[in-house]
Amino acid sequence: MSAVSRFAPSPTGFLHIGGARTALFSYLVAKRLGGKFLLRIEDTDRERSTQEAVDAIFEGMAWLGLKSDFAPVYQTQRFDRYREVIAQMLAAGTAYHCYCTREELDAMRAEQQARKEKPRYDGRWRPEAGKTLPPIPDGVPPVVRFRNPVEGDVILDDLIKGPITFANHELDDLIIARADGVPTYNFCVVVDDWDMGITHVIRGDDHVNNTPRQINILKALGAALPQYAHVSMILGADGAKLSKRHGALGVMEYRTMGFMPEALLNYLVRLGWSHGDQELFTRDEMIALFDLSKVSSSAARFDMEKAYWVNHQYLKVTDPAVIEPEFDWHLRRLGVDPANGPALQDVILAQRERCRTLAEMAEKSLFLYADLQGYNEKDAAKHLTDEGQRLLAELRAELQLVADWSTPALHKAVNRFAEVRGLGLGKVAQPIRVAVVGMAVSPPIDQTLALLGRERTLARLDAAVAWARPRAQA
RNA sequence: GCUCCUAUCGUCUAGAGGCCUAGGACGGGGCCCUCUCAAGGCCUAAACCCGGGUUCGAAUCCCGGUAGGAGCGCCA
Repeated sequence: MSAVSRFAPSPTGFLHIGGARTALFSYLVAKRLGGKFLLRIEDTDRERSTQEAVDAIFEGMAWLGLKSDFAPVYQTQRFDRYREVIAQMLAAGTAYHCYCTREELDAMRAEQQARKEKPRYDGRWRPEAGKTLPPIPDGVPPVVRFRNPVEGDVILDDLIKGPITFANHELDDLIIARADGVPTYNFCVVVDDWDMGITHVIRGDDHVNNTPRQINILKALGAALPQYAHVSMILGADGAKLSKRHGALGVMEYRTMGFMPEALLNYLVRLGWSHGDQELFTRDEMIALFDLSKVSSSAARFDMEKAYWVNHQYLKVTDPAVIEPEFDWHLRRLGVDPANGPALQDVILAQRERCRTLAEMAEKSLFLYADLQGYNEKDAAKHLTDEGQRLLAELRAELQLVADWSTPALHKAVNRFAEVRGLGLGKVAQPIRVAVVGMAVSPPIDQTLALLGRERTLARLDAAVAWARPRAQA
């Protein structure tokens, strides 16, 4: 039987970082085994599910490149199938009607909690040999409950956490269909996983306690059990649980911050999983090496600094052609036209060493695509001095003579200029930088000028001289 | 309260009883290189939650604490 894994989010919000990691792990497991990966939308909660959330999840998955091998499955489109299985279970006696009202159930829970017991259904409508059930009340639509075994244990042999034993007597008879006939989560999951031939259920470890019930339902149905792997959650940098209220960000926000999707994936895969001392993995390496048994079962914190580092490693070595579309996206986001300046790949090559994110790269490259918005005050005060201004004026005259506006030619010109005057390169490069970039930070000065182009460079030198001269005289 | 899970540098982790004087990476500190910012190179500080066992030997196995977390819905 070939491997099939799934990612099954409920569409109540964007795809967050924890979900992305779970999706990635599922994806890797399937691919590693040469199997299929699929996406299932768990939207049986009509109240909270939204189309916007569904779209946001698709968008996030697409950006990350986690492609589903089949069309996505929506649970709300499978109600007929769920009803069919429920009818079978009712007929087989593995499920039964319960006429308790919500009020009765609330009272039951309250009493149990008062007695410091674990709140659970007491089985008053559960049919037993020789037991007389209460009279069926009028006007109470029944729910359907699963008849959970009372004896024995359920052993969940978790691929990450190892064997976990649950006593059946700890489990109560959960509701599998509401009074209005809509099936509940724990039931839908089971039927779906069964129908879709899911061999690997990989999900957040908040589902561990649901698993024994799901296993019991699967057994009652005579279905084969999938293998389970429960992934621990991701905590915020402060060790607190991530929530919308507290630092939980959608995957697309990481795009805005300037992450490459592959880099985010690489950071995420190392959060909990390791392969010796290796930190960087291509997607193919992840697929070849990923192993659930090497995934840590304890929660991990999200460390932005390390994520940035990983991203930087990617920016430094990835083919500029691959980076280009993302870089383009960031430049446009800052309101500039990427056509109004040097070729993007050349800029990437010049900037990648000094930028941890694409957002940073775009910002630092703005001067190549748009007019300067004034000079950095401190840098101008330091470098656009009387002396600096004179230097710039002289240099401008010499640069005008440079016929071949290339990095090597400019390198020669600027170096000779400094040499002739007996100045260190820094004495010359810094004023130029401030003049053409607006501040004292940029790629090497020859590259910077080459990228900027002859016309813009000369114009900016003129502008800087004009800006500095009256101040020097004053 | 009950059930289940977890516990190595600040962070992510290596570690499957002797290879551990506990390794790597991020981040921190220092030095070198240098036209700026980076990048790079070298060096450095920094951890086995506590207590009992088992064993010739325990970060590793067992038990008990402690501390975190998850679940206990006609939510998913």
